[in-house]
Amino acid sequence: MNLNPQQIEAVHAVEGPLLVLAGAGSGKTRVITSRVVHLIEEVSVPPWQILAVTFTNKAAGEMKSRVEAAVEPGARTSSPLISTFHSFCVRVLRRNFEALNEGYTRNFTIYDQDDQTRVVRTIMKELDIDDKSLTARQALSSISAAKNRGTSPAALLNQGEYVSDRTEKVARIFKLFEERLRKSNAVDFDDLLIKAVELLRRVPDVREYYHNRFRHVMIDEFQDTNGIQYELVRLIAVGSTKIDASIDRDQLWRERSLCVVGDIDQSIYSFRGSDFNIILGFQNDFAGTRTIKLEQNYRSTQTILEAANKIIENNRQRLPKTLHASPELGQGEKIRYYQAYDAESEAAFVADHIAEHRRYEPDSRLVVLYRTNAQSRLFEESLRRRSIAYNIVGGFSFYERAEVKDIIAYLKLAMNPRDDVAMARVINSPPRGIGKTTIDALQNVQRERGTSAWEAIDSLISNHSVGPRAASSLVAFKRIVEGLAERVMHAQPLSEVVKAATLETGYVRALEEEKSVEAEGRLLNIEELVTAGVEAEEQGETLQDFIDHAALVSDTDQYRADARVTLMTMHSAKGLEFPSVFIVGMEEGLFPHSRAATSEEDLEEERRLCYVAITRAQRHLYITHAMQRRIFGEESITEPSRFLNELPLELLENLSSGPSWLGFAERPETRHNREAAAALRGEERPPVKNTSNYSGKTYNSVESVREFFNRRERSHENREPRARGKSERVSGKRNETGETLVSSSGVQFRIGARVRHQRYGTGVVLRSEGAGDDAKLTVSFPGYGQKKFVAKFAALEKA
DNA sequence: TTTAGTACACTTTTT
DNA sequence: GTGTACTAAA
Repeated sequence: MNLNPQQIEAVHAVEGPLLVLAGAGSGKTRVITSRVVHLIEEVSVPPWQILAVTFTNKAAGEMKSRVEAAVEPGARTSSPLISTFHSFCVRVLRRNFEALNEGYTRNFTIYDQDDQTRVVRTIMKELDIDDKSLTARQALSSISAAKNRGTSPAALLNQGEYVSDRTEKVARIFKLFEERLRKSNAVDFDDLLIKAVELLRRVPDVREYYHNRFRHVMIDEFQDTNGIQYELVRLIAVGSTKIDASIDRDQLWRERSLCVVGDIDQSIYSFRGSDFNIILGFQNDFAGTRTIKLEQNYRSTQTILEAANKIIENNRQRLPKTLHASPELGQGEKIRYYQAYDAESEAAFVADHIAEHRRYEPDSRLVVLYRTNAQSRLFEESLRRRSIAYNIVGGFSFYERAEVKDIIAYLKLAMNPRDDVAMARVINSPPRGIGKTTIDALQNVQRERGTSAWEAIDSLISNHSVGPRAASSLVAFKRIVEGLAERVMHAQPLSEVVKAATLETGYVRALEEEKSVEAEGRLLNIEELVTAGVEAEEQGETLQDFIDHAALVSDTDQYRADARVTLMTMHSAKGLEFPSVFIVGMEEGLFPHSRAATSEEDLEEERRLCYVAITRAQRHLYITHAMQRRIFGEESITEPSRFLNELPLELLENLSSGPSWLGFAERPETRHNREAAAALRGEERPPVKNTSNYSGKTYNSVESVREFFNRRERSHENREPRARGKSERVSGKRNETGETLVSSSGVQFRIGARVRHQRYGTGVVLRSEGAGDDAKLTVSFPGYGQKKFVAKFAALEKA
């Protein structure tokens, strides 16, 4: 492992606070792992004193295996704790939750977003708040934001003199939400952090234990921390939330370190409460911080880095930083740009080029990056059509499947019968004759007595408030759960309990009786869950570990490093690198996303996301967009993303087969070209159905794409000097290629020419009407759409 | 009580 | 285009 001087400095700084500003591809993970190894082998720090925190299980897993591979077996007396913030907090709470005296026990359940939404939905129904004005998800995100700010429901109503109707509703829901969770002995993702911090803050014994144990703390992706996480870090590293003069710094930092690593330009989770001001303030918070910048990039070609640097320069909120390329990687190829007619042909283009790459480099890894998960479908289809295997990250994961969640819910109930969400989930699945009437009755009792649903069952039966059939069903249900709980009590192996949850509940039997294809699939998933249980048992996990794992796995954990072709969102791609990257859907409204384009801050976050996406690429980068795509099943015309305007033209190679935002590609007329050009001019589009690109040898079958390439290569060579000379001596109405020429303020433009406007930036001339003084120009500007100008008066310049 | 069919609302990104 | 929520019928 060869490290550069800055990296070595970061590895060797083993006392005191250390801030590493690590640009994309600067060997950040290598520095952290080397640091851990260095601490253990050179400084003789016992591994158990080391804590490394990441944001994703994926990153934690990667770091674990790298450290394991690097540490000499002799030095491995114990293991460093390498964990995500969330699983670290679960660990803390499972040990000490009772010490907080809030009525929670260490058998608490973790509610994922789906569970939380269910709770909020039932609350809203009870409060008679309709979900038109305020959806459950919206309410939930407001609640989450309030929680992370440390705002209570009451405080929410006391902010200033004016409280909006919406806030008032949220506060009411929030209050009940907290009560419900506590009653259910359940915490959500936010609570995991909040409760852990409270525990450390309020219980000195617990705080001291962690402070004394972890003498060397490292935090990865520090730009993504939120206030609560930062507080947790300080409680562990400093043993206090306040860092003031009363602390003897020399004493504190003796044989102790806190190393945070991050990159403001890669902060893409502020929507979730992360705040890059924390990393900006770190040096102030910790006097004597040593700061190291890693700006040497080892990943990408010059071209790719230039593009990334140019994009991110448009952000105001950042620390100036420029990534330097490694000379040995060279200038590299240009970024390939393609404007597709519609989303289907975009997907076809991507799949064709993936096939092309694989022909020459069968083992090379490729990735398709999109802004929203909904975009994945078309790429899946186009790849499947070409029999190209792919791995998809995101969408619903294994643990989100209904049948898997059902079985887990039984297990959760066995551990924590107060878990109302789990109860509601499985009380009648498989169907056992407990219907709406019974459940309503149950909820009434619950509300009257303020108990959990589990306790309400007993009173319901003794009250004879339900019919005999329902009563016996309820008793049977209770037996099942108690049976599972007993197995846990008698320390039966984890795999046995999981098996019992699939069989004794009647779940498997019900599916088998169904005899449908769908049920078959579900049975397979359940089988897989049982297998997962057996594997977990072999790893020495407890049932609780197994359930926690199911709650804390994320979509990104589906990423398989050995997959040749991967589809995922740009967010999931953070921290990864690929020889070839396709960034797709570069359209206004999609990327930047319409819901993120409201404020300058949001827009800058989108730009950082763009930066993250570009910097994933090692050698080949493709950027595509479509002129029209279906949104909500509705066909709509799109505009090129404003980010395209921020890419230097000389870094791009245009592969588009018609007039594009980049200008005309020199290509013989084809049906597809004509249609594309017509669509771009705003003429009535041809019936979309008939543009089927998939049958026979059409323009985008693999063969003709290669043909297309060959032709392009040839025409490319002798084009550029001629084209330049041509536009210089524009005079007639038409030039040789048949493009119309129009003039504006004495300057002349051809259709497809790039022009600059003071207000709208760079755009492309789409069409012209009239002649002489009355001539009008229509220009498409990324980010603003089509604008019409009277040519004579328009302040347009050649771009 | 269950199920099948239809209307509908919905899409950012995630631990 | 897709998954979910509500209504009507068995």
